Amino acid sequence: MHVKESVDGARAVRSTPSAALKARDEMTCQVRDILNRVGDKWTLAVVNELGHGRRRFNELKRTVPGISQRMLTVTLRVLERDGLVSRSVHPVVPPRVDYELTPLGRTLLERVWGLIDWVLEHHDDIDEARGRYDTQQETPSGL
Amino acid sequence: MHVKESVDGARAVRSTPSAALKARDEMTCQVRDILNRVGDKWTLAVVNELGHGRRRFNELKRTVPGISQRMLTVTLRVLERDGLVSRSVHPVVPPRVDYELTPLGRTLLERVWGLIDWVLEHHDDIDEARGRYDTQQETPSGL
DNA sequence: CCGCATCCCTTGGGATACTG
DNA sequence: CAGTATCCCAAGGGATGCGG
Repeated sequence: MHVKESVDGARAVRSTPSAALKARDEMTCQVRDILNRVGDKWTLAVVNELGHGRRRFNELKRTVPGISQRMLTVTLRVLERDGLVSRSVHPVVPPRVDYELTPLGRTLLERVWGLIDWVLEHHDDIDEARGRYDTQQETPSGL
Repeated sequence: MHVKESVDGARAVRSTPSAALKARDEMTCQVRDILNRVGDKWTLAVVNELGHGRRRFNELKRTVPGISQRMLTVTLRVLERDGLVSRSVHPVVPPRVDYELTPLGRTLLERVWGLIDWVLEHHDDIDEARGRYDTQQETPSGL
């Protein structure tokens, strides 16, 4: 109920060509806030890995190869704070902590996969474009 | 033709529960590369603004409020290099340069809007989650 | 095993001044 | 108008060591 207006607003803007357009700009701040969450160096990889199922801390540390312990902790904390990941502590002798996507986190995963698909579809195009741009730049006229 | 395998691969991974799962991890590097492009501080706002139509440099500078001249230039260069934005120079007395989303850029815009919609749908949930988390943290047991 | 704290280096990005 | 170049600071993020 509380989100409904926002959603309708979004769809409205998308179809309205004039007035409410700058509403998108207003949103962009909120969106950037979330995008910075999603788009930072590790969130995507962690969310993606957790998309495979429940994982322990060191399991994640292993399956998300390049990540440092610190950044894994930080990333998980943020995700937990945002309600995208749930953390369950088992007070056993060697401490055991499981992380899992929440339902909210899984809806995000869908969108993440949408972006991933886009990247996979168009990564070649981007690579080509970069190649073209770079070769063009290194020969401006007749160097 | 050259992208087809990648796309099929993506869909395959999404439905396959075991072997090719780590392929996602491999992709994640490429994806992060693009996500860093999309997820940086200004790309989203600029792409979104260009989604409204062709824009001049200072037009963008005005309509993307907080952006500095430097970052607008940088962002546009990257987008141009990646083939997401086209740049047309009109060699007139006061120089005029127009920027516009390429078809490729517009396909990205669709995904960006997908994420924006997700954020608008769930931003309240995230805010609530943060509130809950923060109040929980400042009273661990009985401080 | 989990994860917090510290140190420190690298990068992002703002402000400003200058060119075509 | 549309940039480019320089400077400089603040945030991101890796390495390491300590504590529960």
